[in-house]
Amino acid sequence: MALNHTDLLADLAARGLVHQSTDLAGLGSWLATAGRRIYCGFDPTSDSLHVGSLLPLVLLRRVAAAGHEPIALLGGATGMIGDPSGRSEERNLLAPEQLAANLAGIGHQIRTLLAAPGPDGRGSPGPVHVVDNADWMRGVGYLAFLRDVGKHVPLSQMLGKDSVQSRLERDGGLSYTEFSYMLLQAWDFVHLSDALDCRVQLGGSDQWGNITAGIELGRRLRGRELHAVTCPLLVKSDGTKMGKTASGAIWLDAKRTSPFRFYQYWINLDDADAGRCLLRLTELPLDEIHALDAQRANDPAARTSQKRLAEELTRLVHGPEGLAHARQATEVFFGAEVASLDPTALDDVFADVASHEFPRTALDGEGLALVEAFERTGLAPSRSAARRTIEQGGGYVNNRRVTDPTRRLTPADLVGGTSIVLRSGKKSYALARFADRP
RNA sequence: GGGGAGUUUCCCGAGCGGUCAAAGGGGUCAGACUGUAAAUCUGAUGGAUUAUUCCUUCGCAGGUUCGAAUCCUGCACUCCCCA
Repeated sequence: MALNHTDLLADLAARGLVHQSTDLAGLGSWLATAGRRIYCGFDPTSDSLHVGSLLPLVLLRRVAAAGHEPIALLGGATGMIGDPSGRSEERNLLAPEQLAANLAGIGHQIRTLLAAPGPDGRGSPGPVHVVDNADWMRGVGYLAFLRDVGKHVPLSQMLGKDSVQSRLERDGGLSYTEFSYMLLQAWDFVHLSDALDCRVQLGGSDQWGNITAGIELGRRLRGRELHAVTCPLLVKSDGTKMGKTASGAIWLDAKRTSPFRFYQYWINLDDADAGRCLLRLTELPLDEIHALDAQRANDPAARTSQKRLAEELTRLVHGPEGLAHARQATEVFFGAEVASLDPTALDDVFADVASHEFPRTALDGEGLALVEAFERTGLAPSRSAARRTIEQGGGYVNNRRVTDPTRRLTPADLVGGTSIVLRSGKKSYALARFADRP
């Protein structure tokens, strides 16, 4: 699929990924040469990225697919400061050890994701750069920075940025430190244009102010023309952020969000959001996405869009093994019988799920009260709550509904000899394990 | 410094001596309907037991009462107005 490198802008536009940009004609002519370098920054605010960062990452993959060279910039230096953009309050400074751990974590994720094969099974077509701005900021002294960079940035311009304005209007204001953030990011852009001849910075729409600060600095300092392309923030049709759930964010790290739960997030996506996600987050060709749109309109019950979306994204983030695991777990959770599973399959499928060890003797005699098992496995916050869900028909043992709140678990309920599968409602599972020795 | 308003169960917000575990809304959790969607409807929503009942909760600490989230005193915090 020899992608034509000139397609990048058209591809982004067709997928609704361009929110604002600098002069399109100038941008287009610079991109007319293959192998151009384009960068996007990532904040090391956590040791894992979450679904919200998927969009810029996929953006960089599109850069590569279009025959250019993506640069992922890790904010090892800027992470010391904190970006005030889009924030309503002053950030807490990260501890240096935390910052180092975060950089290591997201650096690894970014490298993995940029190298992951696309839907055609092929890996990244060209070189991929991952840089850390601490590498060039570390040695820069305060006085030198003020003279070399700060001198060329008018205060009026800095004060005019939305991110600064909105914060000044608030009681908390913002500190000089955060105010200075944009200078660092501006310098990053100029530095990358020096070192790697990178002329375009990508980012979310909230980054416009920071990016244009860099463009301005590049013009004053080097007389160089730099460009910006920002993408719209990915939000759901109800206005909430993509990737946020009642139980927290959906992370890209399998240890924080298992491949199964990641897969399930996309499977459960509203119809209203499915099309936009296919377009913006997947690398499926446009005609295939249009076909999925048509299917969704004609036969929404088939949920082909959500399935495809979940497949594509789970494979991208967790690889073919992660996807296989998620699918297998899905089959069991939303299929009928649990009783036929052997112990190893059980362990594998329910690896994601909360579990609790009971002494085997708990099943002796009268057996173990189901409400207690619900509470101890964390399926219900209290016995009363467990009782309520059972009374209301939301309690299951080995996928069979139980309506008697006084039900007790006995050895007859064991699956695979050691476990009992508990379920609350449609989607919450827990495993009660019964070890031989107490 | 002076004057006023407030602090209620996850959140917002009623309650102003007993009938208050505390209205209503939101959220959350179940159920129905569906498509593991949305919308809608139903139920539940401090804990332990459920037939009853018991325990803990209305900023904090005392007090008055047979009895207080509701009255009094002190303390803490928040907001508004005047200096």
